Amino acid sequence: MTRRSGPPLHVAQLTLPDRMGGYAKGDRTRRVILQAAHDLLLEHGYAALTLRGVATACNLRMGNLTYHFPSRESLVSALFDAIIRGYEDAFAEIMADQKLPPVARLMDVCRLIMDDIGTRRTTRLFPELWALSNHDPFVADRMYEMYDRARAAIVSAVRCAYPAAHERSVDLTSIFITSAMEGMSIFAGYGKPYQDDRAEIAEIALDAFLHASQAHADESPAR
Amino acid sequence: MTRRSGPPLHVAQLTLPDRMGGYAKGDRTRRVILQAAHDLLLEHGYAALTLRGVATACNLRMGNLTYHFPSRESLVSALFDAIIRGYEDAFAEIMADQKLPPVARLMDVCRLIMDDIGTRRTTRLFPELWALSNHDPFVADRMYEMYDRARAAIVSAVRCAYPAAHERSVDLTSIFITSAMEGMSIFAGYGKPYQDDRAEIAEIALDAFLHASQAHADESPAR
Amino acid sequence: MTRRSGPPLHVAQLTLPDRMGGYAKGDRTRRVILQAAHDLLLEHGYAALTLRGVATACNLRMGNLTYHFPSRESLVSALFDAIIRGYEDAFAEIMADQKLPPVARLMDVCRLIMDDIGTRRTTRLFPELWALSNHDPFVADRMYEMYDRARAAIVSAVRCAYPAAHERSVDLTSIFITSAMEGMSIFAGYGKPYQDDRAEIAEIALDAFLHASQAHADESPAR
Amino acid sequence: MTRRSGPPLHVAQLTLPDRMGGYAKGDRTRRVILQAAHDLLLEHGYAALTLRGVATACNLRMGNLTYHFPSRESLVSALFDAIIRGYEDAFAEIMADQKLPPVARLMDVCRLIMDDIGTRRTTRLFPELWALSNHDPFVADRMYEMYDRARAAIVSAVRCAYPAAHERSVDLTSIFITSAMEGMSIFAGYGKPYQDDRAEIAEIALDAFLHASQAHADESPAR
DNA sequence: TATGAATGAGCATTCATTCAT
DNA sequence: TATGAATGAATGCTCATTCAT
Repeated sequence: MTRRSGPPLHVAQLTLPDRMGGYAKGDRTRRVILQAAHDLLLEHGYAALTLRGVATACNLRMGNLTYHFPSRESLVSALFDAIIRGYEDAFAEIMADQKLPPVARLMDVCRLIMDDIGTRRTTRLFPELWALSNHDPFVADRMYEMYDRARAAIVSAVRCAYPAAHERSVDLTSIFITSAMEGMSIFAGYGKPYQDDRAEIAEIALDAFLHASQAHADESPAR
Repeated sequence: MTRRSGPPLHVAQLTLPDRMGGYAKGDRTRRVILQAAHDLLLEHGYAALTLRGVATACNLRMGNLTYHFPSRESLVSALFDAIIRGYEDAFAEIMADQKLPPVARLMDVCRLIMDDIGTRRTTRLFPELWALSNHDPFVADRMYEMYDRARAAIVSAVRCAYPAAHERSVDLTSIFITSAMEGMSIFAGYGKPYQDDRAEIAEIALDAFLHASQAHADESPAR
Repeated sequence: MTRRSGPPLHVAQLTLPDRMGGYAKGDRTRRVILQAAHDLLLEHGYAALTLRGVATACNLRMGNLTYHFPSRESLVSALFDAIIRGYEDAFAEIMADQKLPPVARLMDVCRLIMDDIGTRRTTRLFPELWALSNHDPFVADRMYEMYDRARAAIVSAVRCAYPAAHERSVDLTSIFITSAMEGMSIFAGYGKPYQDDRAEIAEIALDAFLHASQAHADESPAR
Repeated sequence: MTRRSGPPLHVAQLTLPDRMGGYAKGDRTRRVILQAAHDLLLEHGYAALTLRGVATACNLRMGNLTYHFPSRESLVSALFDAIIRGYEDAFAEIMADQKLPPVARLMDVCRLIMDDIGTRRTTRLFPELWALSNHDPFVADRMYEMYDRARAAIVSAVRCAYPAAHERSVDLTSIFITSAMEGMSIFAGYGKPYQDDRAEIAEIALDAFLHASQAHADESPAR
């Protein structure tokens, strides 16, 4: 039995906005800076994401860094934008592949996500986002926007599989499924206590997700 | 239909270690300091947890603060200890109540936890712990120790309900259940987009948890 | 050939003023404090001579320390007083021994001093005094008072040996001799590059000192 | 009778390492900072050598100061390096002047040194170095390195004057001579009790030094 | 574009001191 | 006598930012 059929979530690279007419050198420098910031965030957390640290990491002088990103905030928001856009792009790719039957598609999407959760990058990055989103509305907005898009794949698959289900039920079920998967990164993510059991836990989760999806399949419009 | 039967998780207060022979005044001051630090962490995140901020918040001079906590680290670790101890104590209390049949007990425990997750305190506190635990082994150790104790209640209930289940299956299922609940705080926690749907999502989750618990109930010792 | 005939300079112990009617316990505590301060000064220098350090070193609370010495200055000045008094007492002892012929006595005194200079205590203590005396007139006064008393032994011996010498000549010669000996602690003191050659260097010095003492022995009152 | 024939020891200025490619403005600022640190050390001792004090003294903001010297240690070590290098350069200059007969050269070098010892700068600076070198191996290393170079001039002159003397004898004699001169700064240095008699004491010392140098002039290779 | 220089705010920490108990 | 508690000043340092070159 093949675990998954689709392509992997590919979010390893930072996605930068195309800057029409931009100068090649400056763009490259900006990319280098964002990558260094990204690595720093991953490795040592948001608190260690200082301009100095970034400058040192990519062997640039601070003056130059502030030339490209006039303020810390501009760098951070560019970074988060690039990160989140990367995940969004990855999900957009998945959505396109609709050849599979709905249930298989649901399982496929969830497997993709849970695989990604085992990734060093995702395991490290998202808790930072969650923590920040608690205090920074801007981060929160952007993050939930991304989650909505990611969840769209799940909602779509569930709706296709069980057309009779209430919209609200499907929505809440998709929240449950998404929550459950995201929560896994805490215990079975990269370097976490149950990282070696991630595949097995994922199968338990998948089974529970299918059960939850079916639960309201034929429900009457009561409530 | 009553949702829950047991007492609520009571973790609102900071639990301080008994300090034999300690003077009352100093103890009170230390409590005030920790509470202020706690509130600051909740309100503005770990980055805002500065000694100055704490001192200002509780109207104490910094000199006095460093008298009671000689270093920032000592304050932070005392704070985290108090926080985590609080949760541990709360779970210890739940464990004691074993009058209910196992399945009801499992549901009860999960409902308690999911209720707690809707709490401002828990919603704000845990993402900080998750983020920190990615970079600070000390926080990680303490946090997973706490999760192990919390999970013990779930493991125990599942095992009682389905004695034939493999130990490993039960363990992984409890990880799934715990992950799923923790993940809920991101989407349905206090102030989160689906906070008003938390109860409903919790019921979906509960159903899925029971399904997952039963799944391996009668498994043969294969594998 | 015996190097020296007299008793060694005995300045190892801190000499405290007798406190008539003082309470035994408090005196003991004061002694302990001063000893700790003394050791700290020796080991880590004047900059490390903090009340905190002293309190820690003798396992006392700071409150108690400031009870006995209300200010840092009072502790420091008590310490320096005890130290300097110790050296003065030691020299007073030497002076008493006047059975030897003057030249031998001069050599004896110088040998005693140069031996003492090889001591860890003296090697470490005096540079601190010299440095402090540059900026602290109080230390300077007390230190030169001590040096005057110490030099008295040399002056007396030289005068006995060469009664015809001018007072001024003898005085300046004694300054030269004292300077030369004190300077030895920098190069041949305890732990210094030439510490193992101290005895030999001392003999060279002694020879030079005798030469210097004789030089103006029969001078005419010119000048 | 001329006391000395050579040029004076010229160590009044701080010698900074050439910084290739350095910008002029930064170099000037660094020089100003070091000079202020130097003056502060002279005037109030090592304990008063604080970054704030230096910043205030040269009317710079502390931020700028830590831009040029990222840590206190870097400033202090740069300062000591400049100081010691200054003395080394001064001695290197003296060494070059070898037109005089050896004995005159020895006297000349010693006079230069003893003149320098009467200087405010040297009188104040060296006791600080002696005290620090007792607790700071780095300062000790650098200081004795300097003394070795300074002593080389004396050793060379003595050896030229008395070629038959043992190497070791010459070495120890030079240590005695150096010690004696250095010790003079305590009693006859700038602002010291016998500062007005420094020239006379220096003559006494010179006479003794010549005597000491001759003492082992014709020794047989015994030992 | 990129670097050097300068600034000001904020940080944790150390310290001597004062006071109540 | 001795300890606990509290205060205020000072220290070294990090940081984001601004500006001149």
